[in-house]
Amino acid sequence: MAGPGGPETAATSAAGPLREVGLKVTPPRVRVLTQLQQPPRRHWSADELYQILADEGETIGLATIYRVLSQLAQAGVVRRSSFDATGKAVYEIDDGPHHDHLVCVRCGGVDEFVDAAIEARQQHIVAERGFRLVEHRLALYGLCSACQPPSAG
Amino acid sequence: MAGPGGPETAATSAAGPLREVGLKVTPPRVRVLTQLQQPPRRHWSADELYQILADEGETIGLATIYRVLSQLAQAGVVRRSSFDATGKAVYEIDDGPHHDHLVCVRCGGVDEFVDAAIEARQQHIVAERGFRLVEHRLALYGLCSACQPPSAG
DNA sequence: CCTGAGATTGCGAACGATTCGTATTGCGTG
DNA sequence: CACGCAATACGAATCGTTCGCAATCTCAGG
Repeated sequence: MAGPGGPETAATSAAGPLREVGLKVTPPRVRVLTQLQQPPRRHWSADELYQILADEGETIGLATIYRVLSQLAQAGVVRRSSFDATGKAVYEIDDGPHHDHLVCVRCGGVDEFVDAAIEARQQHIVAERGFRLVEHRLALYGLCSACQPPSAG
Repeated sequence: MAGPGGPETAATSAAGPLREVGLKVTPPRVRVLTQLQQPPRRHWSADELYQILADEGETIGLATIYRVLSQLAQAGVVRRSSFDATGKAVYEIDDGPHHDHLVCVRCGGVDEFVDAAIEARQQHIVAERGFRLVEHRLALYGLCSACQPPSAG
């Protein structure tokens, strides 16, 4: 059931998506994508990926990471966001439905949510103005439950 | 009705808000704020402000513009946004109620809207998760009515 | 399996936006 | 009107990201 010819490894599960979007299967692309697929799924900055992949022994250029992420984003395999606080962009695997973000301004943690009502209102708003929606970006910034000051008496 | 003591000029209308938030009334601050108040109210990048204010004859440093904008943002007088496409931040006067943005990905135009239903859903979402909302940022990206291709027939 | 053409990589330099450091200048008080 | 501290202008520095180019690799074809 794992497909013809052999077992499915982390690397081959990265090769599939690459071929599907018409990108050659090269080591940097496989390594970046594999890292992004690795649970727990989270947001990675280019620099974090650079650090962690460099530690694996094989060399990889930071510029290459940016190039690969850019191509994957273009192909719809990953999603790029920029939670403004740090000034750096972060990337995550983009499968499943669209979701928005909840960012803790203190610990930097990022949570996700999906809200049909908000999506619907957005459609309504753009329709009202003859706007054609391409994408949207909603981020809620605040303090996550762990970072809130204990309730004062 | 213009207040005691004299006529209200563009400059004095900038001085008021500055004093109110505890900032000294200095030429750079007055000039930046005056420019932002000037109709038509729009979004300005630090660089645009630098260009336009430099043309007025008086010198002004770009670093000063950044500092002033930063202080005004901190004080709640202006609002900073970063419609990711260009990578540069833009600023606008922040009076009146909160609003979100509608950005045209083709012409770069920015429109604004307020939607009570979306704000309410956001409150609901954060409440559900024990999150304390500090601010939010919602931008809808697409094609404005002027930039849409004529409907193919 | 070997070969060639064109895509891809790694490296360091270049880039643009923003911030920092510092001597100088200006605002606002007494 | 004089003084003290804050604010300014200027250029250098920083940070994330992109560019230019020679070397390397992927994959189609034989």
